[in-house]
Amino acid sequence: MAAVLPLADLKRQVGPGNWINSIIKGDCVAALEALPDHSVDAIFADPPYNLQLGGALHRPDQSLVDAVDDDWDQFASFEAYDIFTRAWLLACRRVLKPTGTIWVIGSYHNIFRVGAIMQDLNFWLLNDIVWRKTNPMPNFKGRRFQNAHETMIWASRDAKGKGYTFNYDALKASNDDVQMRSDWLFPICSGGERLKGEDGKKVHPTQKPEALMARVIMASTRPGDVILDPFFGSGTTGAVAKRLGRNFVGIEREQDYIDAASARIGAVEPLGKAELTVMTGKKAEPRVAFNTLIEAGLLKPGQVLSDVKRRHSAIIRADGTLAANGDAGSIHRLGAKVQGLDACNGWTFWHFQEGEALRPIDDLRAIIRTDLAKLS
Amino acid sequence: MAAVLPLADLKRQVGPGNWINSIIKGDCVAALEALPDHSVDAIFADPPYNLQLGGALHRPDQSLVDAVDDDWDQFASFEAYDIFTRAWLLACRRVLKPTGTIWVIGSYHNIFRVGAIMQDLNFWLLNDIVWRKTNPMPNFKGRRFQNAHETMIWASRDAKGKGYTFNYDALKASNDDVQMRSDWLFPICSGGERLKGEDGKKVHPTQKPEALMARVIMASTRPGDVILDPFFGSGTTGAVAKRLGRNFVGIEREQDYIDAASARIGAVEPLGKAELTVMTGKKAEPRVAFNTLIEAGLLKPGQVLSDVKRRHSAIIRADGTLAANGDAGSIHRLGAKVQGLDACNGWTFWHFQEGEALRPIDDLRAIIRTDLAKLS
DNA sequence: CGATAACATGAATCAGTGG
DNA sequence: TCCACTGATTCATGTTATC
Repeated sequence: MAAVLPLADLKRQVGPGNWINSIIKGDCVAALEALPDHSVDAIFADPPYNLQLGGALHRPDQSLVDAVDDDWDQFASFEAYDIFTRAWLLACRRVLKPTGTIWVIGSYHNIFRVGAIMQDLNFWLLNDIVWRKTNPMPNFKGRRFQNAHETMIWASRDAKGKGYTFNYDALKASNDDVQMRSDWLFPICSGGERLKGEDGKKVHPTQKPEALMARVIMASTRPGDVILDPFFGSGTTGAVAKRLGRNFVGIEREQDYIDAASARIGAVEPLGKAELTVMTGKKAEPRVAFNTLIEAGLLKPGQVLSDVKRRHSAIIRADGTLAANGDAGSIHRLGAKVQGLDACNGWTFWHFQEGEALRPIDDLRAIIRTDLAKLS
Repeated sequence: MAAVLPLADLKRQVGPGNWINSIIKGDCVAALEALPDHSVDAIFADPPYNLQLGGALHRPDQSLVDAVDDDWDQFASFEAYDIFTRAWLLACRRVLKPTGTIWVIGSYHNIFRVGAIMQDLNFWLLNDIVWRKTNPMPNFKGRRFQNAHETMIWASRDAKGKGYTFNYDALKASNDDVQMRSDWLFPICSGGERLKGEDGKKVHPTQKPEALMARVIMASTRPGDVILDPFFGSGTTGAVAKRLGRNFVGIEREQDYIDAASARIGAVEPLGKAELTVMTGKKAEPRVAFNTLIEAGLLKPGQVLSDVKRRHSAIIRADGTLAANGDAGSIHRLGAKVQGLDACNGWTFWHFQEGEALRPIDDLRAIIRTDLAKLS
C-alpha cells in the first residue's frame, strides 16, 4: 500500500520530503499550496473535462458549482471552469521546478480553455500530443465524427524554457530510428488493467492506460524524478512512476479512489536499474576538446586535415587551432569559414589521412571517450 | 478566372447575390460586415496561427528553413490575437445560417485560444478533428516531438445546434463501412498541386491540401451550398467547392493571392452529379515501432532476446532500446553492432523464447499489424 | 533514355555551457 | 544578463542532375 497523507498532517510540517511517494488527501489547490516551491520535476494532470455532462465542479474555495441543467447559463459555467483551471495551474506552476515540464490531458470540451489559460500563465507550449484510440466509443446517433482521440498539452514552466528533460534519443531508438511524432496510438484502458470494485463496476470513470502514461514518463523524466499528479484518481501516474523508477506525489479528494490507488501502487514491482537505463545520444557525452587529441598524440601539429571530398584542407597548429588560406580558428569556425557557412561541426567535417582512407576526427574523439569511460 | 469584387463595390449594393462565387478584396471583418445576415451555409477559416519564432532555423545540413514570417502572422501579444480572433469569429457568426457549421484550422500556437473564444461566443463544438500529416517537417534540433498534425474545430452556430448538415452515411460508406473517425491522414500540399509563381517559389506559405478540404466539404455541406472562407489565401476552398458543385465566397487582402486563386479556380472543372457521391481517403501501411510491442505487453523490460543461433543476446530496456555488452541502441543498431555489420534488420534478427522455441520478434509485429489494419 | 544519385523543402513558437 | 563558443541535429516526397 502506498502511503496516504491527510492534508492536515502535511500542513503540520511533518518534515520535508515526507510527501514523496504518497497520496495527499484533500482539495487540489489547498494541497498544492502546502508543497514547497520548485519541488517537482514533472506534472501530469487529468483535470475534470467539462461542466456540460453534469460532473461536479468545485471552485477554489471548495464550494460546489451548481449542477448543469438545461437552463444553465453557459458563460457563467465557462467562467467558473476557467477560474478553477487558472487556480490549479497557477498552484502547479509554483511547485514545478524551472526546468520542469507539465502534461495536461483533455478533450475538446475543456482542452481549449486549458491551453489558452496555460499560455496566459506563461507556460511555454512544447507540443500538443494526440492520443489516438484504437478502440474508441462509437458515435451512437450518427450526428458527428467518432470522437477517437484525446489531446495532451506538453509545456515547460517558462517562456523559451530551456533545460527540460526530453529523452529524444531513446524515443527515436525505440521507434525504428525515426523521431517520435505528435500522434500516438494506444488502446483505451480495459481488461485486466481496468480497476474494478467488488461489484464488478469500474472504480474510476476515466482511468488512463498505463502504456500512455509510460510513454509520457519515459519521454520527459529521468529515473529518480518526482512526478506530481494533482488529480490522482485511480493512481495510474503513481503505478507507472513506481514501476519505472520514478517518484510520485498524488492529490485526491475521494477516499474510494485513494483506497484503490494505494492498493494498486503497493502491488507494483519496480523495474531493475539495467532495464531503466535511458539511452542517451552525443549531447549527454562528456566534452572532449580538440586540443586533447593533440595532447594524446592522436594528431600532431603540422598535420593536414581535409573535408571528406578533399575540397578544403587545413593545417593543425600547436595551440589546437587550424589554419587555412590565411585564416585560423577552432575546428568549427574554420570549417564554417572555408565553406562560407555560418556554422559547422568541425568534428564531423574535418578528416585525417589513414593509409589511403580519410577518417573523421570524431573517430579519435570516440577513442578518448572510451578511455575516459574506463577511468570513471 | 473567378470574379474579384473590391469591397467598395460590394458596399455600393450592386445587388444581392452578386458576391456568390467571387473573391472579395478587403479586410476580413469589414468585408464580412458587408454581407447579409444568415447568408452562408458553411464557413472554413484558416486564420493566422500567430507563430512566435525566434531566430533563423537551420537544418542539420545547414540549409535555411523557409519560415512563415509574413506580416499577416505578426501580433503584438496574445491579447491582440484574441481581439482579432473574437472580431472575425463574431462577424462570421452573424453571416452564418442558424443551421450552418464552421470549421477553423490551427496549430497548438493558436488553436486553444480560438477554441476557447468560439465557446465564449456560443458556438457549439461538435468535434475537434486531427489532420495527421504523412510527411510533416521533422524537428531538427531534437528537443520536441515531431509536430506531425494540425487541429480543426468543427462547430455549429448555436448551442445544442440542430439541423446542421452531416453526411454520416456517405462518410461511413466511403470508409469501409465504419464511421469516420476524428483523426484524418493526409499528405501536406506539395508537388503539382502546390501553386508556384514564375520564380518557381510557392505562392502562399500555408496552402492546404485539396483532399483535406474535400473531406470537410463532403462531410458538412450539400451540393449548391455557399461556403465562406474569410482567409481565402491561395483559394483551396474555392477550388474544391467549385469542383464539388458547391458555391464559395472568399475574402482576401493580398492582391497576389487573389490573382493566383482566381486563375486557379477558373481552371477547375466541376464534377458531374454522378461523381459527387463518394470519395475515400488514402490509407497507409501502419508502422509498428519496437516500443509498441512493449507498450502492448507482448515483450517486457528485462526480457532477453537472442539471434536464432543463440550466438548473441540482449536485454530489453524500458525505454524501448536493447542493451548488450555495454552497448545499447535500437533493435537495428544493436543487431548490427553485435555482428560487426553496418546494418541489420532487428525485426528478423532478434528472437524471443516461446516454450523451447525461438520466434522472431517480427511475429509479434504481425500480431499488432493485424489489430491496426482496421485503423490506418 | 533509363536508372540512380543528389538536391530541395514543408505553418517551426527547435541548444547548452561558461565567462 | 549578455555574449562567445562549442557542436548537435531531419523525414517524406518531389525535382533536378548525373551516369
